[in-house]
Amino acid sequence: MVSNAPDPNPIPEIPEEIAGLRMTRQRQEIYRILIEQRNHPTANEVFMRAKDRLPNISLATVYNCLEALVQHGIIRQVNFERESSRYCPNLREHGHFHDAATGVIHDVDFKPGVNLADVLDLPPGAVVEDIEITLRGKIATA
Amino acid sequence: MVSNAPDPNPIPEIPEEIAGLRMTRQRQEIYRILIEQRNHPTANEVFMRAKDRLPNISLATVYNCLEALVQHGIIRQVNFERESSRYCPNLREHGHFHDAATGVIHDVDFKPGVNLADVLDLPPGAVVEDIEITLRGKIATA
DNA sequence: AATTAAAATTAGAATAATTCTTGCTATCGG
DNA sequence: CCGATAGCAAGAATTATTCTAATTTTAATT
Repeated sequence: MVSNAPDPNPIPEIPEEIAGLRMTRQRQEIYRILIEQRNHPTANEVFMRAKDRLPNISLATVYNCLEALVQHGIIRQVNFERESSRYCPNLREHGHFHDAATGVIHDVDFKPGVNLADVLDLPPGAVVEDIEITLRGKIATA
Repeated sequence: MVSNAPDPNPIPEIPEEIAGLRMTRQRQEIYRILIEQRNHPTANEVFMRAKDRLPNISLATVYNCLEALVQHGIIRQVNFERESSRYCPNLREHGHFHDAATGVIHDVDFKPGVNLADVLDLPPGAVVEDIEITLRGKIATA
């Protein structure tokens, strides 16, 4: 049975241009792949999915597109240790919890009202431009 | 003029064994290098410094030793984006602030009494085993 | 002190993610 | 339409790291 409830994760129309970046066919598809399935894929995983719709796309192009999207603040690049980079269309400021047992990566929001400077003993004068918070652990199955 | 104040960062004697890890000559030197100059060197930087005292040491050994020290909880491995790993003998739970202008990496402590769960909206049941907090920015020169 | 087994080290080859280079193609402004 | 620019594809190159195989060191034991 198919629900007719609205899709909780609707995929918006992707405009011709985002944040000054020309959205070519390849960039559109790659962006679409990221918002369609938000499981933090690697470049290679994106490449494999992209080939369904763009059989001639090259891995270099996937890297180029991902980089362009990152540079324009349209997606974020996420790193765990020295593993392959992963990509995330969630632009809220957030961290990542990596479940070591399943490999699943969960987005982790900040609790409302939390301010970094309240929590961290930053060096005097520090102006933070970017934060990366990554947690590793497991999910206790009650 | 040479100060005769006590060294603010004295280098302790390095025992034969730490945390069950046999401290071979190479491991000792590598550990000493890290505590002597706490500027978060890469494996290759450690390698270059190590050659002063151990001219025959190989880069593979540096990697092996660093890994052994990390595995035994004697030092920590720190990653920024996809740059080379860096190594840090500070075992307090802390983050890192990377000054983009100078390249200097500052250790960043948590303010006392801060609890992760108060700050982050962790997935239910999450048991955090490891945290990595890295900040990038600059230091405002008043 | 010799003997043996295990662990550590070395040098260099191998790997893997990413970036670079080059030539081609598409797009945009005039 | 035309030239300029940006983007793309394919594969080579790069680089940090890991692996392999051979040798050396260490520790334990005789």
